[in-house]
Amino acid sequence: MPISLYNTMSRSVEQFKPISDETVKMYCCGPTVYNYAHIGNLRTYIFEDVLKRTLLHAGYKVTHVMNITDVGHLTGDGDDGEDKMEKSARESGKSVWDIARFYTEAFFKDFDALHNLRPDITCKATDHVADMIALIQRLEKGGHTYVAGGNVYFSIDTFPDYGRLARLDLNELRSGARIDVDDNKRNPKDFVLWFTNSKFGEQAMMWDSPWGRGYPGWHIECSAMSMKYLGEHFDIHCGGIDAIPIHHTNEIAQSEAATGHTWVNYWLHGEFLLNDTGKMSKSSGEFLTLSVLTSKGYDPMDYRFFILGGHYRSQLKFSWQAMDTARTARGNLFDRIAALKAGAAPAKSLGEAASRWCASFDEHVFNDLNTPRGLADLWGLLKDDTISPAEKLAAAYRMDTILGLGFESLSARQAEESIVDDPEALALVARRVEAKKARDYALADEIRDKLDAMGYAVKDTPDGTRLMKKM
RNA sequence: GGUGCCGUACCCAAGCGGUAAGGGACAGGUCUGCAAAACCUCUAUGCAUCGGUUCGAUUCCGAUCGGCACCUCCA
Repeated sequence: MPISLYNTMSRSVEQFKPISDETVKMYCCGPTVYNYAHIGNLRTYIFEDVLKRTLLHAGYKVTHVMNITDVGHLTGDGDDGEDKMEKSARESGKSVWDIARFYTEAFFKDFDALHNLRPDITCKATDHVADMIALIQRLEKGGHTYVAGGNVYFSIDTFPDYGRLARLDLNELRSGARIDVDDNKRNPKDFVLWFTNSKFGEQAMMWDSPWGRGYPGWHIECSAMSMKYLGEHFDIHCGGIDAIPIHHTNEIAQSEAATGHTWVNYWLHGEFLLNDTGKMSKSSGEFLTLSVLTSKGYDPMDYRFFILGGHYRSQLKFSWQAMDTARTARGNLFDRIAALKAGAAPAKSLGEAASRWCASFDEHVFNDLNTPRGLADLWGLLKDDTISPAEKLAAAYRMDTILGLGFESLSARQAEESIVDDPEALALVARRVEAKKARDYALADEIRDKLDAMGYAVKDTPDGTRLMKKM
């Protein structure tokens, strides 16, 4: 079954055809590790993970590369802002290297908790400065650069196709450009490849280069590292939608100017997660991380389920109500799966009905990653009375290859419930059990009310009375 | 100013030319001493408004109204 993907370059859904029949080469823009990732950032990694899993499910091998930006991109407007890593280091009193290491670990903790498959290659910008320098030299040789004010710039006028991805109108840009503080630029859209002249003095991270001691520009690392690990022409490059007009536009310019040919075939971009006030941001507003969610009693899979419920190219509005909905639905789903696991082993092969649900699932997800529709197929499968538990389980596992909710490693819901160790509550439960045995239901109900007031819920199940803390 | 997106039931959210997926919530039911949980059933003659194209439009085109994002480190 063919996979169709929306390519930002053509602004249309295209049938995916890899360069090589076997291995799909995919590069994803990774985190800048100067702070925790917020759940909006994490949405994009889930989208990329679904993309990767879909390719794997379709039978491709995938080489997935992701960068870790541990050279601070700058904070301010234009090329003269303060280095983010520097700022973070200064504020916390740690070295920039410590900061980078700390947040890289924190990032992967969240990444793993969300069941994202690790990239095959994770590459740090600071390990590849030599590759960046080599690429800049190549551009220099091709006449695409100029030095001004101590910095090396990329001249977009040497690359006629500049701005195609973002559909920028260059004439428009030139006349309507904002006030540009950098007088060194020949064209306001030119960008820095190598800095030796920082407005903010000595940086902690500096390297020697043919142009003097300094540090790389913001975009060059992705070009240098992706080409190093995936070659000069590869299949997929993805990231957040905000990367289109500047970051990816500049990456394309410098990469294709260097090689003289097409760099990437498919450009995929994930939409933003919004909150009440608009987009989530590290620099303003509420800073929601995965650990904030888990501290409020949500499972990382609640968040993944929530994200899977919206299409990756649509803005999705975060709310606590939406998280509650996701938690309930995911809980119901896990209960069904757990019940199936308790009663049957997954079937070796699928019958017609189960196969039909799987085919429908594949069709929907292969069509530009329509996970909301895929989830509907999963529910349809689970509610289909004509299918045996063993087949349901096998089919659900198949779907989970893409959904990544972790059905195979899941245990029953009881295990997730917090264990009550309050002696007073436990004593009350014991008294209630006695009261029930004596058919004194008035007392039993009274005790239930009392426990309720204490924040506990009592459930009588076939296996006995259970007590749990209310959320 | 430029680029792009959205407005579908109480809420979230698919569908994008052939007569409205799914989840949550609500309600009813089965079960239960009662509850809870679970399971079953039900919930839009309708897809912002007004025109147009079409045998047929939620889906295409135009206008209007109302939201939003990106263009600045940002997923």
